[in-house]
Parts: sequence; structure tokens; C-alpha cells
Amino acid sequence: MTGKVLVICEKPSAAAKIAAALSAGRPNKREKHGVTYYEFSLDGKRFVVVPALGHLYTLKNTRPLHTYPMYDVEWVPIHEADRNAKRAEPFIRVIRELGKDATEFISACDYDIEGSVVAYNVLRFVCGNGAVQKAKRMKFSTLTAQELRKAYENLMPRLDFELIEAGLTRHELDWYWGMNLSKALSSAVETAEQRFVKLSAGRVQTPTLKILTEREREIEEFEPVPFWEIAVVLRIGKLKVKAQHERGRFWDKTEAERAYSSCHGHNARVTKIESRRYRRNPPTPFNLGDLQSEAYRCFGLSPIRTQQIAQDLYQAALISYPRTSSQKLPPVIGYAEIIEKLGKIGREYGRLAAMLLEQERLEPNQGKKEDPAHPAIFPTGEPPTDIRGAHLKVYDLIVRRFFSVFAPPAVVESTKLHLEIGGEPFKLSGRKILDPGWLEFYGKYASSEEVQLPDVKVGDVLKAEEWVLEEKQTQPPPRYNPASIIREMEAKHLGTKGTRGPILQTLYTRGYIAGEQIRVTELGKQVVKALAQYCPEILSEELTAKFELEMEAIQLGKKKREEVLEEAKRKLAEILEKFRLHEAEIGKKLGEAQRVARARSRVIGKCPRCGGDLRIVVSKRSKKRFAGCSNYPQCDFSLPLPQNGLLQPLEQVCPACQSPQVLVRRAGKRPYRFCLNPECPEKEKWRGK
DNA sequence: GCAAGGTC
Repeated sequence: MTGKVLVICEKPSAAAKIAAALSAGRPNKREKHGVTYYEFSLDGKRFVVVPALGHLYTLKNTRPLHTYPMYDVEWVPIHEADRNAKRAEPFIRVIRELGKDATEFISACDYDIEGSVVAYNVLRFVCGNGAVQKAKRMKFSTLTAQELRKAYENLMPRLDFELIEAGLTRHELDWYWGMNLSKALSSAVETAEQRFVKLSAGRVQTPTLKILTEREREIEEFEPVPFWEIAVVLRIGKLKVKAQHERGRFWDKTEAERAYSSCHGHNARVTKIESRRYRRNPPTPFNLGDLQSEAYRCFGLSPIRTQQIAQDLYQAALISYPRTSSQKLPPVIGYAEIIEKLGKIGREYGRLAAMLLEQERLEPNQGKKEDPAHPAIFPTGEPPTDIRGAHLKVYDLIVRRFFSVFAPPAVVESTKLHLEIGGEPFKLSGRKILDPGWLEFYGKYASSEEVQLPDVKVGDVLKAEEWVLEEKQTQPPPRYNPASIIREMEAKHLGTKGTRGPILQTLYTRGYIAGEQIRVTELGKQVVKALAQYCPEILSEELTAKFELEMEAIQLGKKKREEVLEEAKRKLAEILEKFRLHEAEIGKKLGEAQRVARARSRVIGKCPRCGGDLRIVVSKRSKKRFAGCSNYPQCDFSLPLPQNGLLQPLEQVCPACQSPQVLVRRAGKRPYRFCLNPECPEKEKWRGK
């Protein structure tokens, strides 16, 4: 053997696949300091394939961030900057030890700007000694053996420096903008009120907050307009149906009343029947965003919780890599084999799998979105052994979705009956599923419901039972919920698949937003207002777009990193200077808003004794927390609260007893609902056990 | 303290 090749991979699972592909399935698996790596020989050389764990290095300020602006940052091992990143340390150690006598280096991280930076930092900070100049690059778009081997055969002779430069710039720009603006916000409150409030702004979080604030404004400014609707309840045999006036909304009350009195007391006559058949195509394979959206719709799981569950399922080898944006399933994953294995898991899966395997062809209905390193999420076919609760629900959703994408389209017939009631035109719409196709595979997660229509023909007279004139009001646009805002972020290219959930969580943690139906707090509004005045750039998703253009220019060699960074510093200096001049007034408003938001976040519900606000209070004497009335000492109503974990008031009252509830979040545990009523019938059940 | 990005 004449040399030693060190292959650096993005993560442990990628290292396993890359080693297997290059060694034709025969790598020697080894372990050092708890890190698994692989060895084999190839082309007369000794290969060592090691994993990173995503970014092993991060940007850190070289001196304390007491004042702004501040641009002095350096790359440090991530465990030195983040106490929760201890597990990264052994990876650096292992790579250092194995790389000592390496003669060649290959960057085999994901082929995107972050992956390029992961490998580059490892090469320059861990391997040293010209590793950067010597290193070659593997370029692949999925981690399949075939493509990995091809990538090795067509090895790029040098690192992808253009991509690396773009990535380094992205990190620094985000740090400059985010840290400095965050510091400016917090400093403003400190100047005005001599107290510290943790505030933040950033390229992704702030435009997201802006979108939510805009919706808040639309809702506040919304003026409802009254309208009238006319419905007639018809009975045909056992079937009871509701026909609507063809005009839908009447904006004029007298017109509505005139139409109502015309039809009142009359039966309906069928004047025309229109029906049309159409196909509803199967859904596309899940990427992380789609899974988060569906898990929220079907189970009410928050995007961040779904992400955790998917990660757990992935680590249990039950599903493929979940942090993907791909909606495509390449044939190499082996459709039939997975479906067969899933079929053995249970009777229902068995029945569905058999139906799919009987089809002439297995071809997934793929979506348009792609991912540089991973296919869409799919079940591996491994039998789940010990999964329960939400994990089981998400697993089932993923399996059924996987089945569905191979199933035929559903055939639906929609029918519209035109009716005449006392000279007024009415309509009755129905939907019938002629062939369920994929709907049967998606099962209870499919939303399409049939609307049954009576079997009638033109000229038939249907008996009317009830005539209804209803006054309604136009509704404001709906509030975003965690799933819909994440979809919006994706549509506007804000954040990445893995960061959208956590960034939304940051907005909650800062107290900028609250509630399942997301409302922007007074604090969130004031942050947006202050930034709108002094730094409109950070509010708009265009900053992300601008960043992308700059990154592209760097990748094309049209711009230099230093140039882009200097430009950002100049811009920020200008913005921050103006901001500082108004620190006191900005800080006063932010501080006041923070108090309002904090007070509101403690309100759990109404006091059942006096109607005041029931709030979370911490006892001065015992330091214990309890729910107390805002009218204390006039009203001394109180209830006990759990003492451990973070409490989050819930909008919905307890389904069993209609009392207010809080969500209890404890580190590493599943959040649970706590009903304030000590006598809640649900708790009685538990006591009995 | 404070971002956004990767990872488990």
C-alpha cells in the first residue's frame, strides 16, 4: 500500500453508505472514542472514511459583545461555543488522530454550500498541513451506491472553493446582521430601563415575524360586512339535505328578504342535473415540510415535535433521513421490497401492500422539489417493535403516504342539482367516490368526504321542510398556525427544512408570538415597528433574496467574500448609528411592550369566583407557583399548579370539565396538558387506578 | 445573553 486516503463525510449515516459503496460492501467497521468509522483498501491505497456531525466549527466573537457594531469573529470548535454540543468533540479528536498520517483527503460531505463548509473547516482546522490544497471533492446528489461510486470515479481534482467561499460569507453575514441587531435591541431596553431583556432579530426570524404581524394588522383592521344566505332543507325518503340559493351571498337585506319570501312554503323542483367525473391524483412523497404540515393537520403535532419524532424514527431505522426537501423517490430504494416488508407488519398493511404488488407497475407520483443529498422520506420496511403514541401515529402516516404515492388516482363524480323553489334558483352539490384509488391507502388521513345526493331526475318534486334566512358576516383572514406559517416560510425561501421549526420556536420563546392560532404580542409588534423605522432591510424576505444573489455572485467568481462583507459592514454601521441615537425612546417602547406581553402570557383564564384574570403567580414566601386571581386581595381564589417545567397557557378549555388548562413542558419529556380543576373527572379516572 | 446553519 502506498498511501492513506481520509474521506470526510457529513454525518455517521453518510459515512456508512459511502464506505459501503466504495468498498463494494466490505468495509471494516471500527470505533474510536465512541465514533464509528470505516476502513478498506481500494486502488492500492488504504481508505479511512470518517463522519463529521454536521458543522463541527462555528463562528464566535473574539471578545465580549459589550458594544455594537462588532464584527470580530473567528471559527471555533462548536463545543467551545455551545455547552450542548459536547458530542461534537470526539468527532474532532477521531478525525485528528486518523488524519495524522493521511496522504490524500477527500471531501465527501453533502454537495451544497453548508456541506462544503463542513468539510473545509475540518480540513483546515483538524487535518492541517496542506490538507486543504491537496483535498479532492466527491460530487453526488443522492447517497446511493451507484452514484457514490460514480462520484468517486469522477473525483473533482480540488475542493469546491467557490461554494466554500459562498458558505463562509453566509455564516458571517448572518452573524453580523443577527448578532448586531439583536444586541442593539437588547441594549435599547438596557439604556432605557437598566434591565436586561433577551431580544433578537435575524435574516429569517424577523421576516417571519413581519409576515405574522401583517396578518395581525389585517385582522385588527378588518371590518366585517354583513350578508345573507338562504337555505332550504329538503327531505327525500330518509335523506335530509340542504339546498343553497344559487346567488350565494346576498349583500342587500331587502333583496334577500324578497327572495326568501318567494321561496318560503314552496317545494323544490329539479330543473337540471350536471355531473362531471374527474381524477384526483395521489399525493407526492413526503419531504419534511409536507410531513410537518400533515402531522399538524391529522394529529395537531407542532412542526418541531414532528421533526423530533421523525428523527427518532430515523434513528430506530424505521424511516429514511427526514431532513430532506425532496419529493422524489428514486427506484434504487427498491419499491417492491419495501412494500413487501411493510406488508408483513400487520393485517391492514398486508392487505394494502398486496394490492400494490398486484399492480402492473410501481411508479411513484413524484413532486417537483429536490434535495442535494437525500430522497423523499420513506419507510425502510423494518418492523417497528417498541413505538407508541405520537411516534406510532407519525409512522403510520408515513407508511400510508408511501403506499398512496404508488396507488392509482381516485375517480370522483361531482354532481350539481339545479332546483327551482317558488321561482327562486337553488343548487345542491354532491360528491361521490366512484373509485377510491389512493384514498383507500391513505385511509383516515384522506380528507375527501362524500356528500350524498338523492337519486332524482329532472322534473322531480322534492319536499321542503324548512326555509332558512341566515344573517352572516364576512370573516377576517385566518391566523397562521405553526404548520401554515412554516409553509409560508418555505414558499418565501426563508430558512431551510431543518431550521424553520426551531426558528418559529425562537419567536415563541422570545415572547414575540403566542398561541396555536398565532397572534403577535405587543412585544413582537414593537420589535417590528422599531426595525421598520431604523432597519427596514431586515424585515423583508428580500434580504434573504439579496444574500442568495451575493452567494451566487461569489460562486461564479464575480464577487469576493471580503467585498460582500465590507459592504454589509458599511450598511450596518449606518443603520446601527441611527438606531443608537434613538436607543432611549426605542428601549422605552420595547420595555413597556415586554411588560404587557409578559403579563398577558401569565393569564390562564377567567377566575370562576369573580371573573377576574386567573394568572400564574409565584409566591414570595414559598417560591412556589400557583394560579391566582388578578383581583387579589379582593378575591383570593387560587389553584395549585405543577412546580416543574415551563408552563404555557392554552386557549382551549379542558374537554372534560371546561376549566382552563396549561401545557407543561419539561426538558426531554413529552409536553402534557394540565387541567386546573383539581376535581376534573379526567383526574378521577387516574385516581381510581 | 444575541443568528442561522448543520447534526443527533
